[in-house]
Amino acid sequence: MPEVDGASLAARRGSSSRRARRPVELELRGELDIPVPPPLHFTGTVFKPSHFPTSDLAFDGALYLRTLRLGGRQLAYRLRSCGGSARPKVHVELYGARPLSAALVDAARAELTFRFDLGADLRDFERTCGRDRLLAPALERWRGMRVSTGLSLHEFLAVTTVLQNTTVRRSVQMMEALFRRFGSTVLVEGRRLSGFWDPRKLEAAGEQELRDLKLGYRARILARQVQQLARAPGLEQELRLSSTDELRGRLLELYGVGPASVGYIAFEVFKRHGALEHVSPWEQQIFSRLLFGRALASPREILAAADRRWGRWKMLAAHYLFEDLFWRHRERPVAWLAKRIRL
DNA sequence: CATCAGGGCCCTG
DNA sequence: CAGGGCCCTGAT
Repeated sequence: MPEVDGASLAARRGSSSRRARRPVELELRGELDIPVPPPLHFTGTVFKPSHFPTSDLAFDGALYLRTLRLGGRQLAYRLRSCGGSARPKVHVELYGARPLSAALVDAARAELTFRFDLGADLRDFERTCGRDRLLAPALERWRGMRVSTGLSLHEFLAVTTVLQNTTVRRSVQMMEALFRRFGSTVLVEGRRLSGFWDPRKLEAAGEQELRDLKLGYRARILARQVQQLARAPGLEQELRLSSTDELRGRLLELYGVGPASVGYIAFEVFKRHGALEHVSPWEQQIFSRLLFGRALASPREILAAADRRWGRWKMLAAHYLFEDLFWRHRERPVAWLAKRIRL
């Protein structure tokens, strides 16, 4: 079987793509262990079936491999679970084209610890929510699951932007078009993965070039966001230390970020475990089924119920329900869900 | 073939 | 604070 994928096709066509791209081979350059307060559910933490699939990540149950842009370098990493249930650890293998400085390895450790919420102590969550009848089965199956994203704020904003007002299928197309045009391709352990772009490249391109990728009105959003972020270096680090109110306010200042995106970003990027203030229509349908067993409850009802049941952990609790549902769906399709999330 | 809604947000009135 | 418009695509 001849291998046909985006990158090799582009390379073969040569002149028809803007830049023939040969994948850069990355090699193992460093390893580290991150201790995690127990419990840890490794698979539930690293892989989220509710997220749409993109080519910066490979996951097949045994292998978790993804790219990482850090310190101006294009890296990749593989995660494994180790250390047993009493003293869980995440083992990280770091890949790069060239050797890594000790400082870069330290930076990677700090980033991965934060991005996968590996410092979180979940005992209070279990105390608060463990008795909830609705949540208990999901909590039992996924005990130790954390909220996570492998993406930086900047990268995650691209995702929330391509998610807007469209179907998941098209979101995937837009994301891959961005990778092809602005990203890089790396080869790690025989796998071909996309790397995120240098924001300056996107900034230099401007709105029209983004429109050519069929991003529609989202082209303006990405173009303006990248400018705003360029003017605020260090914003992501700063916001990690901000109050959630401050965080919300600052995120809303970004062009194209509204209440729905703020919710996803506050929870997934900044690990605010209680960040559930907004229920979008597709989530409303799912919550209605899960919480009330009927087709449609009002967002107010849903938010009130979540607050009453789960308090300051309400978004993490909702996350357990959603991921549990999507995992079950992945294994054996759930008919009513399939109708709502079809590609 | 035409029409329309899809995992929002901005802007106007 | 409600609602029209926005880009594009696949489903109908």
